[in-house]
Amino acid sequence: MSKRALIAMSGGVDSSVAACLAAGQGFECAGATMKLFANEDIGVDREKTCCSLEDVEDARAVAYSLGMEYYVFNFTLDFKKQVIGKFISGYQNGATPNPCIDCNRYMKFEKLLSRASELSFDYIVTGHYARIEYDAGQDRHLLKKAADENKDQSYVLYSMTQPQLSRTLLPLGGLCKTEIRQIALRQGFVNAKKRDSQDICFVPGGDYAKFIELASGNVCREGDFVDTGGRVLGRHKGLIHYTIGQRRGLGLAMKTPMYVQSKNTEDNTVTLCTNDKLFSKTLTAADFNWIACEPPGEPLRVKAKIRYSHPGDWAVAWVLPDGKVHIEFDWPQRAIARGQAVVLYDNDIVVGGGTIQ
RNA sequence: UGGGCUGUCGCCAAGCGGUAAGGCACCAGACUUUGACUCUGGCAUUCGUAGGUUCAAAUCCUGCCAGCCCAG
Repeated sequence: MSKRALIAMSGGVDSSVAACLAAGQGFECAGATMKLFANEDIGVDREKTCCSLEDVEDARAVAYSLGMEYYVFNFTLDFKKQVIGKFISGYQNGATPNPCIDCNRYMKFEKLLSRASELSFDYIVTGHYARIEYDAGQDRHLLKKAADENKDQSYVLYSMTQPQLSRTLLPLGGLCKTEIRQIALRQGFVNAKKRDSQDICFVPGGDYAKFIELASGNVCREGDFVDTGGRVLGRHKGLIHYTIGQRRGLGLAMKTPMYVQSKNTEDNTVTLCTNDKLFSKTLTAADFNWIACEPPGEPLRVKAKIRYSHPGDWAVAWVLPDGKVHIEFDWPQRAIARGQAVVLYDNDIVVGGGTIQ
């Protein structure tokens, strides 16, 4: 009897093709879309957002065209608590959270996976560009970069545990985007030409600060822009509007471009500096998840990525007594931001990752 | 009230008789399953104002207005 796989279908091309490929590999498949929020809750009616009604219809159409059963799971409460809530509190605490990482962690690989178990599926399938391989020598499942390094999404999956990895299939890991589009076209999927998603899914317009104000009910407090010497340069719109390294939107005409160096919750100021002052060689990561090995006893030579689009750079990582991980880069990195994830790589293997403090 | 200086895009600022540099800011695209960064493009028919000189003025001259500084 063939194994059963539940496909996480967003309504986009990637997960649709993942469904198609999983079916082609002989799994007994069903599709499922996680309903993560109601459009009314995020202040839009029929925008093109992940998990909107339109996306559900696309996902359903693809699932049916592949002869699959199709489910919609209502995860709105969990999403609100574990993704949106963390996102809001993160910003309010002066950090720069990455909600996509939390969504993968809590929604796809906890909530959805356990729901799949309840429905006696053996695996879940997602449309992520990354690969999972079993290393018999170590008896470990390894998370690896996608073959198409430009589309690689292993960064946002760093929180995955061995049990999760062992029950997850990523059919797109060996393919590139153009191949995905071709498959979708050949299959005649309704979403074959649909635009790639972008922005935070629950903030379709991109104005996340407005979203936070609306959702939290707190209007953010204005404050002073100051330079590194403490001199007041102007007024800011509220801490949540800014992030480390940000240039646009400051509204200050100085001799040279100015960037956000730090956000200070104690006195509600935002410190500005020139670009060259934004670089730093070290960081500490908490809530660290080791995938490729146990927490090492000695310094580890790795390449570390400090944000989704960071190419990664050489660094040494070592575990601190409290389990946190200290990372020292060979060269200073620009705008290391608290709340973002740092992910360690050994070539294309994800060694582990954590949250920058 | 005398004397001096200054008035060019939202901010800073070139220009000094030959038909408005640049930077910052801003706006629009591109890139991007986070926030950012980055990249490309746009952004003063007009130089406080009213006249005058000149083939030609932001650039010279005069009046006026505004701001700053010094003196009293």
